[in-house]
Amino acid sequence: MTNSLDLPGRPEDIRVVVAMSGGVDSSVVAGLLKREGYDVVGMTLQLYDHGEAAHRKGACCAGQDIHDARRVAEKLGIAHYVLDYEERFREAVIDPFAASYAHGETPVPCIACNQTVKFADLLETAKSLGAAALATGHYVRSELVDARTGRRVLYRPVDATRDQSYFLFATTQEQLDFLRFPLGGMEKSKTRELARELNLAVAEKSDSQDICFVPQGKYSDVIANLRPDAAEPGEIIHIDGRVLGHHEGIIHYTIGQRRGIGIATGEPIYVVHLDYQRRRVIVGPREALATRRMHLREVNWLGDAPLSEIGPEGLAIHARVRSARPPAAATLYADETGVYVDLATSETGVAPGQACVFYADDSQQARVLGGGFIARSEREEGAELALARLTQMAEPVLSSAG
RNA sequence: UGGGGCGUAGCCAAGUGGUAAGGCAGCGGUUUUUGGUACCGCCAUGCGCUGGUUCGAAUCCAGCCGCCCCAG
Repeated sequence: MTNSLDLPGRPEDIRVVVAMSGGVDSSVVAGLLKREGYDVVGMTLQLYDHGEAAHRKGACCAGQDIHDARRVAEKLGIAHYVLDYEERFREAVIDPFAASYAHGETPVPCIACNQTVKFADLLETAKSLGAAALATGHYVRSELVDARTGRRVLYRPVDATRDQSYFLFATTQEQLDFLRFPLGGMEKSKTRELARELNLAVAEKSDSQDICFVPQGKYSDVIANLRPDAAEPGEIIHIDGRVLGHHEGIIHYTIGQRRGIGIATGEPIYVVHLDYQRRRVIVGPREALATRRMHLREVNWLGDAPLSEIGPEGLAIHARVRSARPPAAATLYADETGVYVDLATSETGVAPGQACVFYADDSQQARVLGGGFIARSEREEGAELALARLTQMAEPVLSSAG
């Protein structure tokens, strides 16, 4: 006999930890599981200081949100703990975030947070409390495929508009087997409805967005404090070699960015590359951004057969290089040179540090096959050659290079 | 101080008598549980300056100022 969490036994005898951020989603998860009779323990992580960021709408894991989580737990009559993970969060998420930008990459802190603080540290804490599972409010779905081993498979959620699978690609098989995502089969509107039904004070609370630990979306301030070296000025160079101007630090730029460059050439120009060693921002036309092949690192594979069994012809998949876009046709290769993905149609704004997530097909509830972090994005031949020339030469040409 | 050309927003630029296009940049917003993109909106009561002609002038005329080119 199994229950809604695919666990043997009666809910009353099963302890489950719910990661409560103080938002609607995780609050409803706690409420639902409690209603089903589980021995629910709510846990809220305090991840950063109680300063400005804590009071703004859309934040989580600090100040008001912790207070909200506590009130929900009280309302539901469940045990609730607030864990001080500030130091761990800084070391595992914020510092690497700054380091990544300092190296000209564009990190996804939400993925790092899930990978480390939530699905490693919090998960261990849950286990040590005797929990049989850790439930979260993520919109992603997992299904038990082998009752004997407890092996689960990851899918996109029912509500495609809330799909968070992009941020969860790095979840290991072991973590996946212990995790539960009760909202994966639910529309967001249903979640809010349930929140009202459960009389939760957070029912109408706005969704979180932007980077939680960055106040006002000014992430460059945060990085500049941690990595002053990354806030040093440098040159803005056109991919054809011309020096067009100067910038106040590469941390203000990401590949594919158009606004904020401040240079009028008559045509729109985009950031096409960041040369952190020379502190150069290389810009060019939109065409120079077109990317077909991405070389990946730290690949997490969630498929059935091992990655190494993919033949030289590659594996047909669908891939995502950003969270809010439908997965696009692609081919996955894994050989002695590493793991790389070829997109059927080129994408722009593909930055190192971002994630490339694999899906089995393009259906709304496709299986998630894992993914990897983008180490390098290959451009069309002309742009590749121009970039190679620029990043190899000692000094840029001062006037027009044609 | 011979000849020619040009001066319109931060940049480029259309407009040669009828009441200031467009692009880029900038600003604001929408979208978005990463960054970015995309999309929408705003952005010259004024056309180097001063007069004049005209019902009406960025457009025509005069003078002045400033830049560029050619020639000396």
